[in-house]
Amino acid sequence: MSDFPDDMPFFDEAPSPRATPARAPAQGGGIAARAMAARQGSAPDYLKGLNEEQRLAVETIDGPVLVLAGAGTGKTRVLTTRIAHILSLGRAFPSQILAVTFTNKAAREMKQRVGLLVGEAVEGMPWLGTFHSIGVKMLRRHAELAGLRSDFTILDTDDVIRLIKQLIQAEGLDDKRWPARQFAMMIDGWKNKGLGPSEIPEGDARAFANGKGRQLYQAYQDRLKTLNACDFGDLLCHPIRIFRGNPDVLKEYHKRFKYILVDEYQDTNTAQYMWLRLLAQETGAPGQKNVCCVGDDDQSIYGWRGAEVDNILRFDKDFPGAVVIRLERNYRSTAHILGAASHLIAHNEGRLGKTLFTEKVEDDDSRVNVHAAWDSEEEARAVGEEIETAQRKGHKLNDMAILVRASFQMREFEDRFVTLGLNYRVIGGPRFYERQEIRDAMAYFRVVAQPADDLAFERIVNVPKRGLGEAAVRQVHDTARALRIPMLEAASNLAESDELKPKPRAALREVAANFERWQKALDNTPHTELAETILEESGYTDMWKNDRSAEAPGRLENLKELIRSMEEYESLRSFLEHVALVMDSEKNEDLDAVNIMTLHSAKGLEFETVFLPGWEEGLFPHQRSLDEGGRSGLEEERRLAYVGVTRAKKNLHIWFVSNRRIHGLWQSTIPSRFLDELPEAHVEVAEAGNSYGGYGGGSFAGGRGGRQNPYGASRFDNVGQDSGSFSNTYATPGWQRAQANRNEATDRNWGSRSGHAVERIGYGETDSGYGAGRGSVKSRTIEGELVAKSVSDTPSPFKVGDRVFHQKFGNGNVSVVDGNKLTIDFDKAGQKRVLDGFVTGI
DNA sequence: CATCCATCCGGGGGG
DNA sequence: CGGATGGATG
Repeated sequence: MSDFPDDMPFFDEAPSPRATPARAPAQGGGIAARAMAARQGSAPDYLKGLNEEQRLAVETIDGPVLVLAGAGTGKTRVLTTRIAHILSLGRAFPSQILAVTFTNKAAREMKQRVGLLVGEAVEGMPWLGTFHSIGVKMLRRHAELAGLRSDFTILDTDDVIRLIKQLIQAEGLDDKRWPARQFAMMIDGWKNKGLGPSEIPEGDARAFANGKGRQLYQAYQDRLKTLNACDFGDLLCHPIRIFRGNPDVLKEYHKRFKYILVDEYQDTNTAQYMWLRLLAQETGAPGQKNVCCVGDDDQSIYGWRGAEVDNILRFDKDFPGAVVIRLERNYRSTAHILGAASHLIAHNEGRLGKTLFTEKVEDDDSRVNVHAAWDSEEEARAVGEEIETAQRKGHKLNDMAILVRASFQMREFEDRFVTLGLNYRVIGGPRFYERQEIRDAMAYFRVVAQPADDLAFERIVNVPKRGLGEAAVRQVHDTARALRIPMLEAASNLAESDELKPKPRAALREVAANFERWQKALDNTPHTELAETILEESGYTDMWKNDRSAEAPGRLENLKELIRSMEEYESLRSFLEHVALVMDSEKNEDLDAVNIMTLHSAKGLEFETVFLPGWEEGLFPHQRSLDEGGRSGLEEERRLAYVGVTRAKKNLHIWFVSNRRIHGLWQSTIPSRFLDELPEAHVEVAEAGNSYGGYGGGSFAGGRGGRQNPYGASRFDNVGQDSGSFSNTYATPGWQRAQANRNEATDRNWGSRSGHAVERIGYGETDSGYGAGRGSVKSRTIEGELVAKSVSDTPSPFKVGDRVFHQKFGNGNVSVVDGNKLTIDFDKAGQKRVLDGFVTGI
């Protein structure tokens, strides 16, 4: 493995400026010309326009460097310019730079931007890609060292679950009691930590399948090997093991990569970290560690996926002598937005510490708007109105985004926008290649390209229906296992034997004959044509044509799209390779539409105007983050809030509602603690407008109950009483109504699962990192507040037939009592289910 | 093999 | 409450 076939020198000869014929320097066409300009003292133009810190980050190319790049500080620009700089100095060939990202999108963008800086030569950067695409590339080279052949297939999560299910059944275990999905997640978790079957903690091993966890994991790995397949985790774990067991192989890579760059370093998991450390031990020459990691600890939001913020926090210990460069000059947002973001994130403890600033301070910039709404419906209505108003003022819908914490929040906005006739797009829905029809089609192609791909075979052997029931498929399966041959071959054998009934036998014979024919056609038919033939002849397209469900036309359209996208690839095989790792649906930029997405998928994006709805305790921060993650869970939620706030360039609107329907029940909610953590100076509390008052503000204007907020003192508690210390915007009637409602909401929101009381943890303690004396959030104490009272063992004070009043729905009669859940026939609103705490007897 | 019903569960989702 | 899933049923 001493030579790398793709080692295509980017330059014709040695990478010295002299080697390339001189071009007109002013045109900025050639790298050589730029390099020459650099030598002559005047900075090459790609460095122009960088600020001091950015330039330092670009030019410090030797030795370990950590670039802490705050939101909107030009991170991608630094990365791409740094690559251009290395190339233009002639310090490395493009093929000697390892540049890793997390997503295909980021990789694509980086390729494109390097291309713009450097010329057409992006193809010369074979090692710019995602962790996984680079992992596959390495693994294909050394597959035999992992017990695989280099044409191994990559299984997606769906395949993995089906495979595990088979193994669980083969083990004689109850697959209901031990769900394959859950075990797949466990394996994923282990692989994120780089742990093989023999390395997993004893406790983990015992936790699943009556202590058979380890054995099952081992069986899974063995099965993958016989299938000549691997899962996503293996794409990194195998290379790690290969590097460790074969120092000569690792050495090849040490010699090869002169520079290593990593994007979004705060999102790396342990396996990625190990992989990186192995490679970064040496770059090019002994003792050289030219590794540059770029990231932002304040934007680490993937802990639940195995990311270790600790990796970035520890960088200078992993690489002694590392240069740490902070990018804090923000080019995206107004001073108000940055002020809000910085103040918010300062409440986190575990961070390296950065403060964003901007130089442009415009007088007419608006402050961050906080809005209260009665319920999520009104929230959607009001946001819709604001969007329409902005649109009338000439703003593009494309420049607006609604960023939600949980995807269920989207529906209400979609409904509203449909009624308004307002265009919207949802970003990050189900991914293209995860759709059923795409996976089915892919399974056909996989079997043709890789006859041993049993999982693919099993998936489509009876799709469309061919009368091959469970029994027939099992027989094929068993024969294949017994003879140690692929299922396709077994099917072909069985079709010739008389072990099956005539009907399945004929069906199998046809399937086997079809695949044989397609395989023969593989090398002498254009692959798109072959793909179409396969889908036609197999009856797959007909299946959807005959399906008169609403989705069928869309599915056919998707299949066409699949074939279209194949055209860009050389062969069926190269297409399959890419589709396993790449393939995402692209948004239609032509349409002017509001963007709706989760906060997670908003990372890296920016919009003129941003709406952040649902800032309520329990939803944001999400209760489960608090329950499972404690303090660090809360901090991750806060980082998520920070990500949301920093997406906005000019206008930011944060919303919270007083009532939200969770799991079908109306629950009263209280404003998110994150609202309290925003600095008053940059926030304005907006009057909620006419719709809010509609519920008779007078009805509870008198401060019902006057209950003390159990979560401790809040800025919101004192509105109207202590006007001196607060901006008078907090004294608006709408705010006070929200306030009154906030005090109403206490112990009965956000039920725990299965009716058990859940202790709220990770809240309060001290208000670390936040300047004392700011008063508003200082005095919280931990109280072990019970979030949810048990649902059914508290008898309800109401009985069937009682006449009651509900703040949202008005008067009604109780028709069913189920613990503290009431079904009420409201005079106006119809039948609803609500918790008894929200109604009063009349 | 298709359809119906019971049951479970509710968070973020790349490669 | 609503959807996704899986077993039972005609």
